[in-house]
Amino acid sequence: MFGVMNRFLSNATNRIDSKGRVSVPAMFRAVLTQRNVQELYCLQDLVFPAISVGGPDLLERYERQIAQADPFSPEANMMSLLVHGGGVYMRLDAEGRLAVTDFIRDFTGITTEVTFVGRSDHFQLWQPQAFHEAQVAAREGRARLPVRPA
Amino acid sequence: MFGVMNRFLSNATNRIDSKGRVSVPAMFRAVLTQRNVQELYCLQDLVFPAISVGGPDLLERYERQIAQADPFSPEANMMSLLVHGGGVYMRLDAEGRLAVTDFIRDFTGITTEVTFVGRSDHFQLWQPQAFHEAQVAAREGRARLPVRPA
DNA sequence: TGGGACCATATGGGCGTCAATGGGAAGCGA
DNA sequence: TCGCTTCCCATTGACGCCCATATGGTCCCA
Repeated sequence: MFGVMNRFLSNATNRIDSKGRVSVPAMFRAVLTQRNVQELYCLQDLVFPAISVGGPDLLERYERQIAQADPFSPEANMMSLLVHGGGVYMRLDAEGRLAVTDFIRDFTGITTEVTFVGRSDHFQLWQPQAFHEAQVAAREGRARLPVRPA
Repeated sequence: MFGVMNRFLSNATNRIDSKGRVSVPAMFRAVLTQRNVQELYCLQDLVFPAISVGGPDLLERYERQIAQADPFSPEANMMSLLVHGGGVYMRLDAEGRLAVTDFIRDFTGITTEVTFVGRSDHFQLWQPQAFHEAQVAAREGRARLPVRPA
């Protein structure tokens, strides 16, 4: 219906309750519904201390990337280790919440709050302060990146 | 209809009400209507303490830059973190107002008033005093400082 | 040319809906 | 039985939707 709303965008911080649950932002849940995603796949980000969450397409995208690389290269080996060995399936409850497991806490440093960060075709779970610092660093570092004219 | 009305020009300062809303200047709303923009995309300016607001084309311009990089590279990852994770969707209410969220307040320093600044293909939200100072600085020729080397 | 009707914008606030959150109770496996 | 998960329902606070008022300017007409 809306051409742009079908992607994961923006960020929001929600609290973890006493049972270790946290609500996925309604906007993100709407994207999941629209894409008919029912089972979520989680894996560690390759750069940041964040957990990437998406549908089966997220896994497939990483697998294609692995397949493109030399299968005996250290890079492909490490990616496979992270993607296949570090990946976890996850479901949302009836209210659209997910359980914050130790797998997530250990890798991200999340304790009481989760920042949900849109990444277009998937979203990520961050420790709020870590996200803020990564944003500042990315903004300052951008000047050194190769800028290509439009 | 009018050739001049199809871009964002000039600036205006409006008050934030008790519910945290502020009217987008009618002239800017007219441009949005003419461009058939219904959902707004907001992003932190890369140089100034201002929030850039535009239609989907504003987002797509940044995404084209990301698409040119290796999708699994740290550079693309950081760009996506800024553009997808740092951007937010926003809608105007029936009276043409937008909600000034903490996301906007924290980055701009806006408290009680918002200065809307036209930037041709998009417009920006500024803290009035900060905008005034940036204008003075620009007149004194210091506007060249933020320009990044090619 | 001055007064007043008229209009568009900006602003204020009521109210219903929904998302986020909290917690009880039932089901299940160890 | 005990701990953990799943299902269900209650609360509340924010936001969207609606209507009312203020304010300043323009246009018309006497």
